[in-house]
Amino acid sequence: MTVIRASAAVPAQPSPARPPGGPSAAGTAALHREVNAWFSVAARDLPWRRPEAGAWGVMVSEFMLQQTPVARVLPVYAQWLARWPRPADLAAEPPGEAVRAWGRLGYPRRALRLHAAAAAITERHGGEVPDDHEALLALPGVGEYTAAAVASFAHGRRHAVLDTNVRRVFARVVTGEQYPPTATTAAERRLAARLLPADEATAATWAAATMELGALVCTARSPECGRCPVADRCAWRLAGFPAHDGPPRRGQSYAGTDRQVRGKLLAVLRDTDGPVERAALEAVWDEPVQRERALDGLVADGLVEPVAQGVYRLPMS
DNA sequence: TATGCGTGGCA
DNA sequence: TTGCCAAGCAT
Repeated sequence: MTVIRASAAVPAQPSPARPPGGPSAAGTAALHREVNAWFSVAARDLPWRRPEAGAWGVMVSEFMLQQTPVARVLPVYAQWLARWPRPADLAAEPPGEAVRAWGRLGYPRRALRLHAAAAAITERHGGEVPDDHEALLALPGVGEYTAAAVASFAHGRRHAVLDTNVRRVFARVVTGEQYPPTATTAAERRLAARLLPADEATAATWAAATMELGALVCTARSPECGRCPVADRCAWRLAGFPAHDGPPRRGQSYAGTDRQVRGKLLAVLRDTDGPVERAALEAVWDEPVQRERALDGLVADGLVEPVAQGVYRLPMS
């Protein structure tokens, strides 16, 4: 009896070989062309995309856009750049001023980190935002995504920019799933690297274009495939839009959490010019144990500075 | 790797 | 009304 080996039953590998599920080299090139062409006519005119924004403007926008919608960032961004047009301008002021100017964007530790990043840029890079991915990554508040985004958008460098929009677009168009995994996987990074155009300028446009496609068309809740430049090759659509089958995507609760208490406490500090008495802080939350824990957390994070017994302020140093 | 960290709009 | 979602980072 003859045993047919599996390898004998399959046709010769196409050249070059590729992982299963992804487009061919020709398909990838078409993908680049179609998405980038769409971007050239559909891209929003956002202030940080204009030439006058510069690398600092791009960096400020990236900090503000971490987990925060564009519409809420726009006014704060404009005020920020008008007040602090260069990193050294921000670094020259107390960190508390950054926290105050951050307003209600949320996650105010980002303001602190942006201030610290401005100081590091001023000290270590002569006041110029670095164009090198590694140097960017070493800055406070700059992770893998932000480093790649600044290098790509501000300096035209070739990097895979893998944010939540891009991950969703790739999950649908290439992998055929409604949503990407909860946390970024090695497989996603490999895919992003493989899809990255070889040419630097094309890669930079591709990074912005795939993000924009996810933000405007291939949205989380209601994708508009009729407006999608690659709908005809989308694996998820071709598979009949199979629903997400993994564990439910847990949204973070907010009401009653320490996070909410921290927000209320910091709002008092932000909206007060100068030091604040304990009594003013105690007024925003009745439960004393949680209130104290939240306040201690803010102090530990450097968002609040005790100045005397029972007196607090935004950080001066 | 899972969790904590703000805020507000929308379905 | 409640839950989901919005260009993540640090630990």
